[in-house]
Amino acid sequence: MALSDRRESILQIVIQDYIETATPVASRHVVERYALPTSAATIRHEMRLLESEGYLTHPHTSAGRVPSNRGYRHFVQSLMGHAELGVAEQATVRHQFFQAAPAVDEWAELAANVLARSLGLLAVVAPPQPQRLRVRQLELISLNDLLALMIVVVQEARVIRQLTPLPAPCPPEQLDAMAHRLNSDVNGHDADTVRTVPAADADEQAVLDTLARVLDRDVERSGAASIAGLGGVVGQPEFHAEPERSLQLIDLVDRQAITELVPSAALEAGGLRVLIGEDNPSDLLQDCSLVVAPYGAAYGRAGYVAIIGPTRMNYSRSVAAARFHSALLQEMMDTVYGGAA
Amino acid sequence: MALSDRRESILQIVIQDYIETATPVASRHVVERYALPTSAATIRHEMRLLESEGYLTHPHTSAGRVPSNRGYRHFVQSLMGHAELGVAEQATVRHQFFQAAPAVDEWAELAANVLARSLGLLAVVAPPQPQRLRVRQLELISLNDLLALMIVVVQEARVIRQLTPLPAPCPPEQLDAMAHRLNSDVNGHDADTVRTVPAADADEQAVLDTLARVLDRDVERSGAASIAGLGGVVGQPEFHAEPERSLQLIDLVDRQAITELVPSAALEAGGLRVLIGEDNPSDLLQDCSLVVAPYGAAYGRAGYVAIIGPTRMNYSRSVAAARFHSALLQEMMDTVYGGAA
DNA sequence: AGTTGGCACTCTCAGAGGGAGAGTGCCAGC
DNA sequence: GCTGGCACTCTCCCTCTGAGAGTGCCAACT
Repeated sequence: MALSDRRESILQIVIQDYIETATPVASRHVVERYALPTSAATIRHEMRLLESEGYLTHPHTSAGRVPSNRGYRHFVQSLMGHAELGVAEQATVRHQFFQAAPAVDEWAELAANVLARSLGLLAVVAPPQPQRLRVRQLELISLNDLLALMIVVVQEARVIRQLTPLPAPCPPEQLDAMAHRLNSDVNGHDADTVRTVPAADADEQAVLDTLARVLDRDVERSGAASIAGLGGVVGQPEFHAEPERSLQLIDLVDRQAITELVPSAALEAGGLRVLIGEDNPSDLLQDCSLVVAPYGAAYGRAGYVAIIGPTRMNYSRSVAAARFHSALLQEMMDTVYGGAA
Repeated sequence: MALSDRRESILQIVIQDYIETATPVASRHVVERYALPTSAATIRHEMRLLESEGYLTHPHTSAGRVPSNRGYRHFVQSLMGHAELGVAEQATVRHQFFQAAPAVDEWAELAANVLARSLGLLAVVAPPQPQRLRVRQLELISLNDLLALMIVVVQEARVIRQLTPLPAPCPPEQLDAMAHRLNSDVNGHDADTVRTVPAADADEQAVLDTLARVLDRDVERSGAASIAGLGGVVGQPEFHAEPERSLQLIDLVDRQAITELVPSAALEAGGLRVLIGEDNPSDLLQDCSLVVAPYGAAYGRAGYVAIIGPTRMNYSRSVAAARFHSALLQEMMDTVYGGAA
């Protein structure tokens, strides 16, 4: 059912006002603040209709209107338009990334921090996960005759450190020689191929086993997603009223479990998605909204930029920011790894 | 002023009871629960004296007694005794570490998680910081002719990834050759010495510059401290009542700023320390307590295990757990790096 | 038709009042 | 020095009340 123009703009006003003030918006408030050429009674009438169509709700009889999830959805799809980050803000963010660019490990963290700060919401940034890891360089550091620290540099520009016990005593020089020997055998290979490399002795076998295991395990791990903005989001008024909700969210972040709440469905779709309230597969986010923007799908399982906040979040800004950051990260990866992965 | 035996044991009972129940403890409650051979009136009398000496306080006239910070201090110093973790718990923790041991990067995180879970408090675990980093292996990965990914393995068993722009175009084979050449020049050297290595061309100079800078910067960074248990600590009753306090703490954790609140003085002393309330140099922890146990001082600036919670924390368990974990981490580092650093 | 002012109605919110309950402080007696 | 008893104080919770905010609806107007 299509809404009349006036009704649409009233809906838009109510939603924007509510997003800003976090208090139910009254008919009189609307006419006065937005200088509408109609009377409060008319607005009331329209609001009533909007409510009967499910776009607005009523906390109680004598309160103003509050958008329903359906209302938010309509807002995001039809009313909000295509928001972009302001030019000045884009420049600031680009500058920050430009300065941090050399430190590859810090990209995701920086993005999460910048997003969290500028939106006052929870930001989760997960780098893309390579489907398989191929060895580029194997380094063995002798800790003692029976223990070595293995450092594996993989082609996917990641580094892994892992202890390896050595069944037979192996002095440092011998270990160096082994590393040198193995390097040519494992170079460019993934876990499966490493398993087929023949070992000269028990120590080599142990090293190869550990290497294969490590390559597998590291692909498994969902990788270090960065989370920021918990302080901002629990400071939002919706959490003030219900401390248990804050606690749930805090616990989720504390245990790093939110990363699992970003539905993989959203990533496979490929584009930016907004999940409002019940759209969210997880029970724990039933009255939150989630904005997800995937990136870097060319480099394995896609990474993403996610914004999590109350359903009353500023969708326009959140979507613009998520889109900008995902594009920026994509761009940085392309510059650095140049689609060569 | 020394306390009579009876008064001491009453103080001890009040503190332990309050730690457990988080409610002011009444005279009658004490006699009944602990089956004392005296009447409530006598206990009241003693409590009054304990209060006049500053060990207890009174939220209001008709409430039971609550320990003051001075009371807690006395408890920690004289009453608590030397607590150890239970044998079963020690075994469990050791087992967890045994399984995780090969993954060097995860030690601190594991310790923080285990501590947080078992105490229900905030745990911060920071690895020791080497005073200087010496190159062990330099790896250059060509991303394109003008950009390389530098991977530095340092003797202090750490790995750094960093982008390096190349002023003059440099194809992959040439870059490999350069890495090979430079390796013998920089091996075993720290930032200062790296700066004195002569460069063959502009690209080498750029690489050396970046290398030196990176060695310096990484020593600077306080290193990745692991934080866990935020959910548990803000769930404590003292935070329920005052949401602003929770927010402050959440923000501190969110911005990773708590790591700066562990006073370096506590680390230099060398042993385990307990800071109660005002003992804490930071304003933000005025009504929290902090248990710090340093470790790994042999490997640079000491790392530490810290427990943060309300002053009403279980000092006995916290101290035992912090002591055990710091000793365990020390032991693991010694096994692995064998005092060779 | 759509719009408007008016008015009754409903519900929240903040503050006041009051009774129950919990503990202490003190005193007189043992 | 210990104890029972009792008055006193303070919190907590419940209820009540009045003010205020908004709506819903109706009758009148354009």
